[in-house]
Amino acid sequence: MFELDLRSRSPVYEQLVEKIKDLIINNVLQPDEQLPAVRVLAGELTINPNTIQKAYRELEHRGYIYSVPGKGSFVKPAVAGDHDARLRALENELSRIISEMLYLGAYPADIITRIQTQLFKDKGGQPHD
Amino acid sequence: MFELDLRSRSPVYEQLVEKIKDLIINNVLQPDEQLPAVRVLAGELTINPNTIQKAYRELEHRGYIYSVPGKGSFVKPAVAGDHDARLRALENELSRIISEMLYLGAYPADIITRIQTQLFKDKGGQPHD
Amino acid sequence: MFELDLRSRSPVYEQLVEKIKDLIINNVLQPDEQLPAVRVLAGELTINPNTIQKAYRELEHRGYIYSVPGKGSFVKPAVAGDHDARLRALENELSRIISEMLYLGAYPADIITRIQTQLFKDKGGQPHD
Amino acid sequence: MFELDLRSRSPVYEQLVEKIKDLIINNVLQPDEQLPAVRVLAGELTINPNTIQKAYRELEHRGYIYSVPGKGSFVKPAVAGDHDARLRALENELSRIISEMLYLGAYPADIITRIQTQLFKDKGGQPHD
DNA sequence: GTGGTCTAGACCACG
DNA sequence: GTGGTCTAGACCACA
Repeated sequence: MFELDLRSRSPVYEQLVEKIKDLIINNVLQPDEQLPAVRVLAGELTINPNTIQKAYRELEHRGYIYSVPGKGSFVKPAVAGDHDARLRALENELSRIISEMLYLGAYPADIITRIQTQLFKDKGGQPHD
Repeated sequence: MFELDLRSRSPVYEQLVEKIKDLIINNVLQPDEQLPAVRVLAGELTINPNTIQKAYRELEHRGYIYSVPGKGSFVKPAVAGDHDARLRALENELSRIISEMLYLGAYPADIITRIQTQLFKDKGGQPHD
Repeated sequence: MFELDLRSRSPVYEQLVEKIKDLIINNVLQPDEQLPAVRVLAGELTINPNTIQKAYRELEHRGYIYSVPGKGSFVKPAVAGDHDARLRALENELSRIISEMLYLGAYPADIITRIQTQLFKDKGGQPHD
Repeated sequence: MFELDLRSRSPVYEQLVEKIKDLIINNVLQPDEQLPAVRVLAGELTINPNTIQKAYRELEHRGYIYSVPGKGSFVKPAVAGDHDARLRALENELSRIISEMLYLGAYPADIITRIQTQLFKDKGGQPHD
């Protein structure tokens, strides 16, 4: 399911947060779908259950999942307007990245093309046959 | 010159790296321009010289500056093709961010507009020589 | 009758206790009125009867209802002086909440206004004896 | 400094969060004041450092403190408008509590008096001579 | 069986 | 010396 880099500078639980967030964002994990149980995922990744739980709790704090004790952890449906602060932060990141790409010699036309492609692809959704 | 947030959870040296990188990217620091001496900058920011050292070492490692022993540190001119790996990483980041913005409910048209504005602005931005 | 949030982290039985207590406090359920039978309520809410049982037991323990074996559960009429400990606890909670509201920047005048409005509204509400 | 109830239903770390929040709200802990080090507090309370850290992290998530790795944890100055959601939640709690106090026989006049007293007291601040 | 809490103890990065 | 991460392992409440 994942590939973790145990030697990375970024903590394992943080990597987990990012990986799972990506799966949610890209609709691999659907709203209200159940995430793997803490112990199960810990077993598969051969890391400590506490580390998984820390990641899940962080995802919950950030509004991407919800956990119900005794039942499991689930993907939280995105609510428009609920992540305004996060959106503003992402806009800043976007600007920073584009500045750096330009500095490193990327062509504006290429950047635009690349982005438009992605916007259309994501627009259509993935009605996974 | 800078404003550091000593309250931030991100390490001071890391903040320094980002700030200086931004100055370079935005051409505030010109190619081959000399960076402030470690001790001078440490004095101005009232932080430990070792922290500055670490930031400079990191910037050198990332290819944004070069050091001449006994003379100082200088901005490394960007060479096309020299940063391909970095560019690919940035493209990935870009994709990730756009996916997340879409997931959080941002409108594709708004994203495109925002990016085009920046591309034009940065293009025409610094006709400084 | 109720709306339970099965996604909430607070246990279902705890939500039940709060909802029923609210109905009693706001006189939707009158003194000595019979509560729905455990199995009936379980059927309506499509949850386990044991969970209803636990909620009823908790409400009895807290002095809001009484159970007659073989007949059912009933709303216990509030007796002045019977809930002194509970009242003191509520006063403490009240103080704590107001302190926090002030700390977070709420205006004292607004707080007073809000409370007076509620006191008058509730005062006129249930002239039931 | 604190009194913890290890036998309480509410988790130790949650009790810690509440106690410390109270100290901050009541200005016993001043803005930017350093909190006891994780290990120190753990020693004093004879509980595990991880439990303290969990409480500190929770307080950070809730916006009451900030932690700087390598330096310590500090009280975060309250910023108006930063806690709007929290304020709304507190208003609801307030209403709920007053409803219950009325149900249990409290006199509206007493409630108002009690609250006004607190509002004036807190207004004056405590210029800890 | 689920998430959650807590402990004991090791190790790391930062300044 | 500080906060932070991670592990191993025990125990609990909920449904």
